[in-house]
Amino acid sequence: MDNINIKELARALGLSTSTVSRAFRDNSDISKETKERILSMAKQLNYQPNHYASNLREQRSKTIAVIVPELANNFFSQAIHGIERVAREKGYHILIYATEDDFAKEVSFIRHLHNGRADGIIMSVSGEANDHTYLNELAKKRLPLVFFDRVYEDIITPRVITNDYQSSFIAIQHLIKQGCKRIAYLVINKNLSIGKTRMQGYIDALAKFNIPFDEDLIIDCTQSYKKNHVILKDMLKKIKPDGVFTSVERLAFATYYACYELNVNIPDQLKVIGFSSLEIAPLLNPSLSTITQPATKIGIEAAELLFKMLEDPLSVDPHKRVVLDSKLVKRNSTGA
Amino acid sequence: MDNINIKELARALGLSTSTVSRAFRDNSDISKETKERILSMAKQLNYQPNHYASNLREQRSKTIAVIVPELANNFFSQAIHGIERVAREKGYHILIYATEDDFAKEVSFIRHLHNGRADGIIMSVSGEANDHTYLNELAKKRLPLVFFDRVYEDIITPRVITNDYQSSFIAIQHLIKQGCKRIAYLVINKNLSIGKTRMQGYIDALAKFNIPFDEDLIIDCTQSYKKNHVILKDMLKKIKPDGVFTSVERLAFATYYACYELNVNIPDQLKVIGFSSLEIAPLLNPSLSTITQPATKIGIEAAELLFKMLEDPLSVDPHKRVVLDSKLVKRNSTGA
DNA sequence: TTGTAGGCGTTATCAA
DNA sequence: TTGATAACGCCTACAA
Repeated sequence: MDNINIKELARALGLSTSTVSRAFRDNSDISKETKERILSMAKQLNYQPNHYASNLREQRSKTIAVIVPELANNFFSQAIHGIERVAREKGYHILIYATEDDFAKEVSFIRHLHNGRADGIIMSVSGEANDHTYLNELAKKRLPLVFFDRVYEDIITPRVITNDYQSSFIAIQHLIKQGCKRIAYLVINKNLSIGKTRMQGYIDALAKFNIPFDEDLIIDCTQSYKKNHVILKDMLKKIKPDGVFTSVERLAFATYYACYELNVNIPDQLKVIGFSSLEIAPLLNPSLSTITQPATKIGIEAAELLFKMLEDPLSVDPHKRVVLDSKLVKRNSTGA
Repeated sequence: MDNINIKELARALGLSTSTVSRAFRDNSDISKETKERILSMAKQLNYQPNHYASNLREQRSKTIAVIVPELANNFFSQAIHGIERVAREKGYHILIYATEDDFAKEVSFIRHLHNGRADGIIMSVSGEANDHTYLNELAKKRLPLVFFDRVYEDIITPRVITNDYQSSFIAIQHLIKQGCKRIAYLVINKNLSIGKTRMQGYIDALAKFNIPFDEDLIIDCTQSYKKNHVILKDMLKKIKPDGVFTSVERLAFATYYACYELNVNIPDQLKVIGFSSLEIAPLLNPSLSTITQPATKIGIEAAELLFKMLEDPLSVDPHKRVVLDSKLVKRNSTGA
């Protein structure tokens, strides 16, 4: 009764293992009668085909790996949710890996995946300022890879991103129209492509309104909550911006905390807007103006792209870029 | 160069597959010299042992499955984060399944896992009002199971929970001390054990202060955001409570939205407190008083319990209950 | 210390 | 339509 396998099932029915195996595959020839007999007995004994044996035999795992920088982040948990939905529909399972923004972990995860553990990978990257050639080995193993949101520009593989440049441009334009003249740009790592793209929108929007670009207003933050808190309080006191544009959600929260502590009024003294997928942005004090990315949609699109590659690798151009639109939502933090 | 296996690696080195295999296992006898030669060649050829072949041979997957009701929820993403950390340390991978509070999906996931796909399961359940005997089959397959947070009382298996009764009691006591006399209890499904336990704390706290229990103040909400919005607005208008205690995070948000719409001032006209793992509760308008569960810690404890069972099934009493303390954090929504 | 051989559970090929 | 058999890649007795 313990671990029933195809052999025992066959014996219980007085059939061979190959016949039993056929009952679970649609294409093979088998009489309806025996098939039903097998399936009913399988149900009765609660037989489940061993996944690892099938995988070994069929050389695929019906599993996709999802690698993200962090899990406790609305954007990524929503994206994973989207991926999970598509995967389940296709009968695939998903493995989750969180790099905690550690490039070494990313490399280690990817290396692990070379062993046939997953049939494909969906990843939002962590280590922009490094050598990414280790990813090229994946192609050799025919392990399809799809990037989403945070990508490596020097690796050619399909990707799902949002219109970061335009979104930033529009956000900054909004701040300027609300009267801001000294807008700080808060970024975790300004060398990351996603940070750069978003910064370019910032720069160009300033230019459009003839506001000079000031290097001091680019604030490079860290992974550490505590350090950021110091950096931001320092910024508020010394740089005295009248607007803040944050490239990631948690920097907006950090700005709020700093303002609370220094009694800086949002939006009167400082207007704040940021990229964020937070569903309760309207409940913040003040409600937070956001550039909202369609996180779940991004996950769904990335998964669908990956499945297309799995079905036919040639059907997807490696240069494929799916660009989804983010949405500017004006709320009280920008005095709207 | 494509998919290198142990055989090719052996040939490249002029060795047998068994010798090569030994190089990757610590215990076996092998000369240091050959071992190093093998490992360096393995690195050079980027050899990774095929996971499925090993699993098939060793009859275990070095993978644990995590089943949760939802992913887009701070509590669960933090818990998963904790599980992931422990699993990675142990060299395990984690498979994620989201039931979306659908009992049928839960059953289907569990059934899938009978096939050796995972060595153990960590689950927060979705289908209280159903037959749970399907879970008993897991024991037969020697698939250890650990519950966390949302559990089935009728299934005997180790669990990690929080002191829900006390937390509710203290929360209600806090509301009463802040002057509340008509406290509504918002619950998703009052028949769920977790809802019941939390409600008992509510009832007993009322009793302690000689406040009569009023059935009308128990508000049974739904999974649907829209329906809840209607229910809550209705409640505010008709039942007119002066305090609200929510058993899950999102009902607190829903209460805020309803109050905003009806211009009910929190905390002057209505005090609100709820179970929530939201890290930015201080940033809400008004800042939200919470009963904060140690989500990450819960995940870590659950994972450690599971690994103990994997190492020695007899070392863990099936009746084991790890009870962690939640923390009452008083903020402005209760006028503190 | 190293090699040989058999089997983990499944599926595909071939023969009956 | 069904059965025997080999193979997927790895690990481990056992033999050398």
